[in-house]
Amino acid sequence: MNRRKKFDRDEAIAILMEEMWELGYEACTVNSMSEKLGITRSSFYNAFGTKEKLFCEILDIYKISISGKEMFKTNNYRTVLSTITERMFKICRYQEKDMAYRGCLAANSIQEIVNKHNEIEPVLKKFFTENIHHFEKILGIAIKRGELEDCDVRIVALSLQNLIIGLSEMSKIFRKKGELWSVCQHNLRALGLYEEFESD
Amino acid sequence: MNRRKKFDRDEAIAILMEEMWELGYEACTVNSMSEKLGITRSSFYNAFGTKEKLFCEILDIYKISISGKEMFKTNNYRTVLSTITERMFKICRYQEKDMAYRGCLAANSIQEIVNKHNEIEPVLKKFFTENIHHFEKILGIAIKRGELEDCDVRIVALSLQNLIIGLSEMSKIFRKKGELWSVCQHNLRALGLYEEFESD
DNA sequence: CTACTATTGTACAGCGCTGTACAATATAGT
DNA sequence: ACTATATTGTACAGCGCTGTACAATAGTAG
Repeated sequence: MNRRKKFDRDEAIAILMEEMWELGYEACTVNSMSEKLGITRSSFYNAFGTKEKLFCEILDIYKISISGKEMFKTNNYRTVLSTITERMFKICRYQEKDMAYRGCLAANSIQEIVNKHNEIEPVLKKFFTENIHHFEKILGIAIKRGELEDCDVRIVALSLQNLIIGLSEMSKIFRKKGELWSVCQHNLRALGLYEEFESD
Repeated sequence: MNRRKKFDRDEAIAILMEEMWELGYEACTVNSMSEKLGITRSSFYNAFGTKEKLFCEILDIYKISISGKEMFKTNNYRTVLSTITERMFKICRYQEKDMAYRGCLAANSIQEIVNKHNEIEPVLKKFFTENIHHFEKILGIAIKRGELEDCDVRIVALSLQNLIIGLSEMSKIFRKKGELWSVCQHNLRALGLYEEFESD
């Protein structure tokens, strides 16, 4: 019945995620994003509603993508600790290779959104809360398996999140090759979470 | 000869530091800052030159103030580690008490300035670089004194900076009383930097 | 081929910000 | 009191962003 859309919505969101990742929430205006997609603002409003709604969608996609679904995914064929170590290694390698020095999309958003955009602040907080819960879960598994000695998983999970957020910011300032991973490795060892893994 | 200034420049900078700390670099417009001071924009331009120059001044003041001059200041009457621990405790306590959840001014600025404002990016980087050097220095002293076993001070210094930046962001999201310090304490212990201190 | 309908493009009024130019004002020294 | 000079206030033109309203367009079903 109706006219077909000129652009692929999913593809558009992927593009805007990159944009918001690199430029930040505020710098991404409805104007600039529409321009980036080659559509007009009215099409943008029509497709995404508001910038806030778009951000929520982007955060969902982000969760699933780069540091998302497979983040610290555990299975029975390998240890939890080697999974954590490998995943952290990949995060460091990714951030070092990223010539745009974008860090972590969610971490970047903290400064711009918390205490500034009340509508989406809860969404961002939920992102981190869920992350923490996931960390707590796999750390619990590690303890059960005897890989990790008994400890307050909440504190260790928060420490891991703290490490990730810190590294995200650090990657923008200290750009000496390999240093990010050295710091990460040192911290993982200190936290008792380090274990060699088979790199690809 | 000339007319006296209507406002105290130093006092004004202190006010604007608070403002930039709470609202962030971008959100602080020349308009809003002038209004905050009760002066006109022309007076602002006259007094501070540009927003960029002002930021540099603010960062200098910040360095000296809250987490500045006395940050990890060592002396011969107490151990380096207890100094570090106490200072970190104070940072955590300060951030938890801060109802505006502002975190660290310098850490906040990373996201807004790096890759976006080339004129002041070096100033911000210098801030952190100097911090790291200072950490390296006192860690070196700790090793010399036998408080800390021999290690790569650069990596430990970066870890400490990483911890501080992480805590700054975490304080905006996780607001359960005492949790920030628990995480900090756990990390200091893990890094071998924790030592009891006499709290006031 | 016509009519319907959703998408897309254009236009507008309003807002806040910037930087500059110039006039008004206040004060200190003579 | 006058003058010099720096500070302060006013005004302007320009820019980009927002959100909405409405017209143009394109594709599908009958």
